Amino acid sequence: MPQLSSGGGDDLGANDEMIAFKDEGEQEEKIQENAFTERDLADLKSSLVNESEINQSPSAAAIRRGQQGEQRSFAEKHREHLDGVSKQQDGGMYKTPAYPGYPFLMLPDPYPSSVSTSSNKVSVVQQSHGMHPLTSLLPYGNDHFSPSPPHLPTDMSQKTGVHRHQSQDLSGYYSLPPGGVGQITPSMGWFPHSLMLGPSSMHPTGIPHPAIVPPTGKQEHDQYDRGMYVKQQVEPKREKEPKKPVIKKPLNAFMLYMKEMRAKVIAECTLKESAAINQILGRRWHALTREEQAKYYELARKERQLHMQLYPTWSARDNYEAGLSGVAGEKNKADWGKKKRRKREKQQDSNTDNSL
DNA sequence: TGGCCTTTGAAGCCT
DNA sequence: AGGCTTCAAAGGCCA
Repeated sequence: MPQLSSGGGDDLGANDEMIAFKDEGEQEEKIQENAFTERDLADLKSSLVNESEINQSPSAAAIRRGQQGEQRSFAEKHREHLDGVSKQQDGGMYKTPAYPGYPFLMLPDPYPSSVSTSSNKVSVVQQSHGMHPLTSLLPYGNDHFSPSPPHLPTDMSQKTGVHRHQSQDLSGYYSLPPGGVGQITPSMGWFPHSLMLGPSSMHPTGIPHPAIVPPTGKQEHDQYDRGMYVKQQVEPKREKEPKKPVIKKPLNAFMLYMKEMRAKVIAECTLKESAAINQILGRRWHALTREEQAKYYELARKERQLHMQLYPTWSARDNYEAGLSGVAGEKNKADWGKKKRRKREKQQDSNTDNSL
């Protein structure tokens, strides 16, 4: 989001991303669907089935792209709208937070089933995930969830190199004031183990953070449990070059939402394929109210801020050209080149499909 | 075994 | 500046 990275506007821009869904006729049907119904799931399932059938035709990809195009244009509208509204809302939300005490107070809230589902299935799945994704931010002190932490200027993150330092405030971020932890209700089955882990789970900075990823290529389910952001690269085969830990990108609002809701969707529809799940989650994301989405935008903003404080020198670029999880090296660069080429080719193919 | 799929959003790259 | 590309998570599927 431009406003997120354009000096000073960031944080506020995040919540400004909320959509006036009612402007979108398509969205109307979704508005009241906070509790995603089985009907929707069935619908999605059938649509997925249809899609798979369609996929057998050459135009399948084009159709899918068309659907994506719809969503893209919606997102763009969304952004446009928000650009217009942002100045209005700028700060307004924080001055009068829609969810005071958030995220702690929001926890019991919109997705109770995601937290305390009685279904065995759900609990198993959630255990596999380890914890509630939003817990990644739990290490924040409560004040850090206040709309505009007095000690943490919201524009701080925007001025890289100016304010991006590990200040003493960080201790405030990660220390666990008894009161703060105490406010976390026992109902939080996803309570972060990282908060209870010893230093072994700490990031080299001594600060646990959820964006640190484990060594395996695919992220382990309990990565957030470990409170680790850094991929440690301990593959035995490749011990020639001591790889520096890979710092993953902070999760955006939608990713945070996905992490939270995935288990619920899986439990509801018994689908397991992430591609299908993500389609559902994409729809549900659009069906969320502004307030609900705002939570995740705010969380994402906090994530980014925290990430920047933890890794002042990190850039998304680190994981960009390296291609393979940020591991630098000629081979990986070559792989990245191939990958890039493949994608371009694929897109060209799709373009030709469309033109036919 | 590793890439693909699929989603949205953030950020970097490129023109 | 604006458009395009990559990456972030996830796990089944397929070559």
